[in-house]
Formats: sequence, C-alpha cells, structure tokens
Amino acid sequence: MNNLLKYIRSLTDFSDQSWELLQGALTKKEFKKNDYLLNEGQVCNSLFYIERGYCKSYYVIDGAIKNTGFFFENDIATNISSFGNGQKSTYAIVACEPLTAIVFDKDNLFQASKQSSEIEALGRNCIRLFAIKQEEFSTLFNLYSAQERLEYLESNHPEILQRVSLTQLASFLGVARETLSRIRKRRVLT
Amino acid sequence: MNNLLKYIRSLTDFSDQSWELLQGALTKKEFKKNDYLLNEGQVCNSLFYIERGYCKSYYVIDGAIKNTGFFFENDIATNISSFGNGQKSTYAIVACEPLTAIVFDKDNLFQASKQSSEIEALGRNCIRLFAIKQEEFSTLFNLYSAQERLEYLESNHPEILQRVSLTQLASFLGVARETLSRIRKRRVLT
DNA sequence: GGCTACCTGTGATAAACGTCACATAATTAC
DNA sequence: GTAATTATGTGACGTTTATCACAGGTAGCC
Repeated sequence: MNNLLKYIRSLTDFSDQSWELLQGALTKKEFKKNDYLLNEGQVCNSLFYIERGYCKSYYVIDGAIKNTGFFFENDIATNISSFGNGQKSTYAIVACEPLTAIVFDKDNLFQASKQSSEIEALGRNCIRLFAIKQEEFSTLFNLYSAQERLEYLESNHPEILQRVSLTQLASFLGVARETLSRIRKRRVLT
Repeated sequence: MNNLLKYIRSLTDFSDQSWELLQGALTKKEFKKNDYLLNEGQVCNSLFYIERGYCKSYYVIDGAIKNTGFFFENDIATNISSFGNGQKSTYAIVACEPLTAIVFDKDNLFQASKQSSEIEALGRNCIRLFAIKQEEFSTLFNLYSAQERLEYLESNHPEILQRVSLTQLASFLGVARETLSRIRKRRVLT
C-alpha cells in the first residue's frame, strides 16, 4: 500500500486522515496471467492501481485482437466511460503477467469523496491524468506514421518496448506484425 | 447563458445558488473566423464553452497543418494537459467560423469550486467527458481504416461532416485530401 | 527429451495510400 | 463584377503496408 500512498501524494495533498478514510474503498487483489481485470460487456466499477505486473486493454474486431493500451506499475487502469456512466464495457482488460492491483471500489470511493475533499480532489486528478494520457496517444496516431510512432515510444515510453512482445506492440501501433519487424530491421541498419 | 445552464444541468445537479456563484468565473467572448482561442506556446487558463460557431485544434508538423479535433455548439474546448499542469500548449485552437464562447477562467473557477461542491462536481464531470471523447477518437484511429473512420463519423458525428470541408476533414482523419475524395466517390458508387 | 504453443524473420504479391500535376468549381476579397 | 484565393476532382506513379506462406527460434510443460 505504501507505493499507492506515495503515488497519491505525488498527485495531490493527502492527509493521514484521508488515507485512513480511503482504506474502506480499497482491496488488494492478485491476478494470474490472462485473468480479466475487466471483461467485455461487463460494467466497470473499479479503478485498478497497478502495484506489480502489467496489463493491457484490447478490442476483438472480426475475431482479431487489437491492443489499445498498456498499464504498468504506478498506472491506473480502468474503462473511464464505463466507470463514469455505468455502461457496459466495449473492451476487455487482461493481465499480461501475474499482477497485483489495489482496487478502488466505485461506490465506496464516492462515499469517501463526500467525507473528504482531498479524496474528491484525488478522483478528479486521476481522471485528469487519464484524459491527458488518452490525448497523448490519440495525437500520436493522428500525427505520425508507424515508424514515427515507434520512435516516439522509444523516446517517451521505453518501458513498453522493454516488456511487451513485438506481436503485442504491433497490434498496439496499428500495423501488421511483419511490418513492425521490417521497420525495426530498417532502423537498425540505417 | 441559458444554453450553458441547460448544459450544466444535463451533467450534474446544479442549484441556482451555485449558478450565481459561478458567474464570477464566466465571461462571454466573441471570436472572428481564424481568431485563436489558444495559440501554440501559450498556457491554457480557460475552458471554452461553445455557444455558437465551431473551432478546431491542430498541430503544425513540418509546416503542414494536422487537425486533431473539432468543437461545436455545446462542446467544451480546452487543452486539458496545459489547463491542468500549466504547461505551454503544443497545439493551437482556432475559430473556423465567427464564434461565441463562454470562457471559464481557471483561477476564478478554482475559487468558486472551494465554495460549492456542485461547482467542484461540474469540473470533475467536464474533465470526465473530455477523457471519454479523447478515448473515443483514440480508439477510432487505433482500430479502423480511413474508410471505416469516415463511416464511423457518418453514423456517430454527422455534424462534423455537415460543417467541415473535405480538406479539413481529411487532415483530421489522417489521410491525404485526394484519398478522402476517392473514398467518398467509391462509397457513392457502391 | 519431446511436445506444444507462441514469437520472430523474410519472401512474394496485392491493395491502400501519398505525392505531384493539373483542371475546374466555389468562395472570398476588393 | 472581377480578380484572387481556396476547395475539390482526377490521372499517373511510386511508396508503404497488409496478407499469405513458410522457416526457424524460444519457453513452458509433462
């Protein structure tokens, strides 16, 4: 839990009292590789703070898996629109390694928010960070070619390249596995 | 201002008293076509509620303009990461038509938030909607081809197609102007 | 060890897309 | 109204990428 407290305090002022109060909304949970944090069609009632391991979000389109995000230690994973609106999720989130998460329960978190403006502010900041991250990757696809997207990740998110296989990464970058293999080869030679 | 109040009440409970209090953070502002709501390099201290007209966000990459978003009546336009972190904006927002906006000033809004939990909740909901919109378009690029992206807009955001020129739209969809022209032709014939 | 599942590299070929060039609307400026 | 600017359509051509096919590599499991 200590990592989480550090993480929270990097975002916003947070008293010991708020931390105490927040405990009622938190559960530690272990996932095996390929366990679902969130399944397609399910309503998302949690924020998952990733303590150890990593997971990915993906869609299944015409039988093919399309990765849309990776979440590592000190990230929050969730489906923000399902969490906020109570709609069924159109995608799944699955553990790619054995994973330890601290789960924020929505109802309990809302209760706690009403009792502490610091917890309220924490929620706001989590959403804000999530929005910024979405904007970053949305822009990435809008502006750059596959090769430039790869270079961007190398510069700005090397942890993804280190931990995710080429096949998984290709799906995330929106190119065929073979194409990514060739881009990488081209870049080594020149 | 009446439209704004309706919009706010569609998002969250909002008393007349909160509305009164919020006034101190609001200014109505008129923009001519091609006026900047936000320029590149500037810090974004505002949320712009679009009352009439529309605007777009865009990057300039190697001298070429790349559109990343369009904002119409009843949308909130802002640079969420600049607004939140106080960093300089890496892109611009410009009026595409004569435009009327109600501008939320950041500092005054924060002051008002402290005095009313409803205003606080409003801020949170605006950020949340922004995050959902970003996620939607991020996914769109990740999952679909140019033609499918066009079809998605036709089904889900017809207002964009009705009001934005082909050249502007092509830049937003991430394809060459000529390609979009051909896609459209192909679709009419089949 | 041997089986299985998954991952990576590479060639051949076809489809999609970008770029350049130019013609023709449509819109805006004066 | 006329000129200038901007937007659109279309052909030709080259580049990038997807797809299919197959070979070899790696890791976990019994």
